[in-house]
Amino acid sequence: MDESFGTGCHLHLIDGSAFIFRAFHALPPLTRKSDGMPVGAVQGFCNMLLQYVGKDHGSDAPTHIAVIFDKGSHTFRNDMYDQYKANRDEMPEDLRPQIPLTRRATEAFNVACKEIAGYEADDIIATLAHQARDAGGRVTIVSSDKDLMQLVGDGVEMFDAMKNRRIDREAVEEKFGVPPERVVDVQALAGDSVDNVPGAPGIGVKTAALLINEFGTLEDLLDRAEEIKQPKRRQTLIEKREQIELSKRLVLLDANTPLDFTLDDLQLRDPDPEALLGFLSEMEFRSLSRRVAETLGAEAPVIPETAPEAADPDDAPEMPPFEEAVYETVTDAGGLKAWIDAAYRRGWVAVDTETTGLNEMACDLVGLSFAIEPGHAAYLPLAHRGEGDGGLFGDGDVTAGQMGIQEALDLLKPLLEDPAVMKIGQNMKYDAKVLGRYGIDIAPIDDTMLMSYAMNAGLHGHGMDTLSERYLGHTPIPIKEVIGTGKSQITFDKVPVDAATRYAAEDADITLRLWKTFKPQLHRAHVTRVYEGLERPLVPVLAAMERAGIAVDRDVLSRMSGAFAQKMAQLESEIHELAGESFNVGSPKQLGEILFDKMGIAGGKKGKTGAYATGADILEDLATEHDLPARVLDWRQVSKLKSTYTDALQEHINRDTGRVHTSYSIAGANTGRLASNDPNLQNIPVRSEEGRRIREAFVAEPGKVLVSLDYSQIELRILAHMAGIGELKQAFLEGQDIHALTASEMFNVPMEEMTSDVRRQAKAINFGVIYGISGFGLARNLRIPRAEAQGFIDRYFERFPGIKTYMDKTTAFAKEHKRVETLFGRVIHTPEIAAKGPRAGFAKRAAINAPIQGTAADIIRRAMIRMPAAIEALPATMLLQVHDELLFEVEEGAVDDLVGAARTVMENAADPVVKLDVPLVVEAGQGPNWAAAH
DNA sequence: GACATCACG
DNA sequence: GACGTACGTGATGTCC
Repeated sequence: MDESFGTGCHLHLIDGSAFIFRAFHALPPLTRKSDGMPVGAVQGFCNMLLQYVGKDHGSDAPTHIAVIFDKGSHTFRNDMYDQYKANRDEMPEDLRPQIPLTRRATEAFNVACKEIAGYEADDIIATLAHQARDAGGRVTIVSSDKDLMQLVGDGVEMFDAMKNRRIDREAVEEKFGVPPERVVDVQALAGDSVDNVPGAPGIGVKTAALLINEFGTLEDLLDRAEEIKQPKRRQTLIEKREQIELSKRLVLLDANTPLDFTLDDLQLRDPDPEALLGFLSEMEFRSLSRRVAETLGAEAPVIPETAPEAADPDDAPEMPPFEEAVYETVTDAGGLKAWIDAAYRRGWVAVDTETTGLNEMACDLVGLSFAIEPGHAAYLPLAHRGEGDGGLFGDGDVTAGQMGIQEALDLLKPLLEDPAVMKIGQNMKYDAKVLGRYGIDIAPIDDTMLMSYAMNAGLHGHGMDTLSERYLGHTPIPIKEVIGTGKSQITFDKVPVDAATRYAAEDADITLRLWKTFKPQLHRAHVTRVYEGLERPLVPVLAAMERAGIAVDRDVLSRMSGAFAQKMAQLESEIHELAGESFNVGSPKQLGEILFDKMGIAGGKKGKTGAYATGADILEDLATEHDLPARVLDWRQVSKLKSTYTDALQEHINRDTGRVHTSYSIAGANTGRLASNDPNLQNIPVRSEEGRRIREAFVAEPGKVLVSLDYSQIELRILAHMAGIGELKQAFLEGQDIHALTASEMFNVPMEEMTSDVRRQAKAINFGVIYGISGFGLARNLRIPRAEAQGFIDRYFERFPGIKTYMDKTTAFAKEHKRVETLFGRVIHTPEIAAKGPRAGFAKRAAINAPIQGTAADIIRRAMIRMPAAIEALPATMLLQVHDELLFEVEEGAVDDLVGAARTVMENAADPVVKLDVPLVVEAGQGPNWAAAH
């Protein structure tokens, strides 16, 4: 048995990562009964390994075996091509905890388990296969990955364990149309959208095989490309030579991976029955344990039956009433360790952080609460203080009976970062940011707020109080009752520990109960993909952006504030002079009375509250005849810029970082858009020259620049795709001016004779369509008679009948299902669609707009989620999102690399889930400040 | 706290 | 035939 590897030996190489990924998607989801831990893929993996235990494979019997895993995501291929595998979606959260379990399973079966940092499993497999073949042995690669097919031949075969099918030379030839030796040549030409290997555009596997068979090898083909008869193909191969050669280097496996073991280390060994059966019973695999016990001649372990799942899946999970809940206060390391151990055993824990304030960037951690079972939760106070007003005499001392904050966090960090334990929270971005400032990178996470958002957007809010009342029938203790309100409000660290425990532990308890309620509903609502692909993975990305913040030049803002104050005072005195009396220009009520009563200007219209309307559109109409409204418009603009921007932004500069940190609400906008608050950095002025100067105060650090990338016309492109408008799609494919084209089609004006005014009108119509156009709205926007506007709309629908069809289909769908969906499956509920009266009009237009706006929101979310991996190696940081724009701060020398990488991610963000008929185009700008970058 | 106004996509 | 109306947000100031 201890001879070294050679003739007569048979090595089985199992592609572990690929197997578990396929098993996860192919097998029905299975969870461990006792605690709900997902284990379906682990079971499939163990079933596969079982064949290697004590069985006689005859002449095919393996003598050596190893399971090969990927290690880390960055490999030498990323150094060659930064976009390699950049399109990969995040690993599903239910698969993540199964990866370490798979490694443990391999060890339990006493099978060698190998991985090498910087190399893919495929490279290790290639290296071992070559070594085994050269030593005269046989090799079976357990995988169906086409990237491994280049290794087949000369005693190397593949085996598709899911389909129970051998893959030999003939099977490879059948798939690729060339023998295994030439597979890389075909792959280099055809490219691969999954791994993001570019290949030659327009050439697929069929054409590639044809070319390789004609010319012999890829190198001969490229050298003799001039001989290709088809002109387009010839041109592609000549022009894209470098890209094709890069593709070949990407797909070619490295058979010289440095290994820290030899083939002899992979000899097949019998498992230790105790270790293997112990693992299987821990996983609660009953039939598998029986079969293994039988094979090994051991006693089958007894796995206790736990309570079966509720018979009716619609039944709410059983939970004890809140009145019977038990909330503990954890005061020492022993108590905390008990909770940590319980969390490990369970595989999940609900967590909530309590802090001194709502600003995650400028507050201190006061305590943490935990829940593992409904009705049983704990609060861990860490920084509660005694009396002391926090003012002149400073804060009181930290009171006795609390663990040291550092000691507690040191104990908690491994748990909060353990990939096998799910951390459950309500608005986890908050907790992640706070804990991040204390050096804890909490993962993996589930978020009940985001679960509700994925299922219930449009129906109600997603705050904890709303959800608790709605889904648990329980009103949580109001925070006001704990910290008070108004002037006498205290910070949470001044709250007595017993009151804090009741409040904080209840929050964790509620969060856990909500999770138990929502988790099984996600699947039934068909939003698991949305939740796992578009909501949850955004949490760490946004947390990082918010923590990064953006530098704002206080002096620039301060100078502008001063100038604005002067201008306001000047305008104010002019206005008072014109009015003949002094009044508050900022009061629409007083202004209306001056304009329409005192001065007797015609056109005063009172709104529903009985006050005159004095909005900008009305004042603009008056401004043609009168000076006063014109001055008021100027005053309002300056006043807005000063109070909302130049004054307020200075208040938001963080003391510690010197930067401004916004906070994004993920579940704020019903359509899937983000919203920015405290401060809102998504509405910094840009449309007026005067306002745009405020963007000059948003600056890059010395040595760096700001880079802005924004999607061009993304909503119109989505409309062209969704409504299937051939002319519009064609125009986008050809890169034409879409508003000019619309104008040309509608008004029969040739493109060469287009005037800016006609184009402007067409642009307004295009936007109107996205908003659920109405004659009234368009008339008001263009300031034309309503009949004329209606005429435009009629002509538009005549010219693009597909748009009308799309709008009718969307409203019909909304009426039938009380919801609409984006291309990525995001659900937006439209309960108002059934309303009568004016509200029906609102609901209808919202229903038309939501799939378009929402799809655009989904696309940029996907780009943001993929961005960190794509720019990992660059000295660049993603700072802000403004709906169709991403703003980065990057070292001067790396601008081109960043633009290239970020643009690729953004333009391909819909792939591979949605294949758009129109290209997504991203425009880039850069400069020392945001005004220059935009 | 409601309302009007106005900044953005 | 009348009703009312562009879609989605957040911050500020006034006024009750």
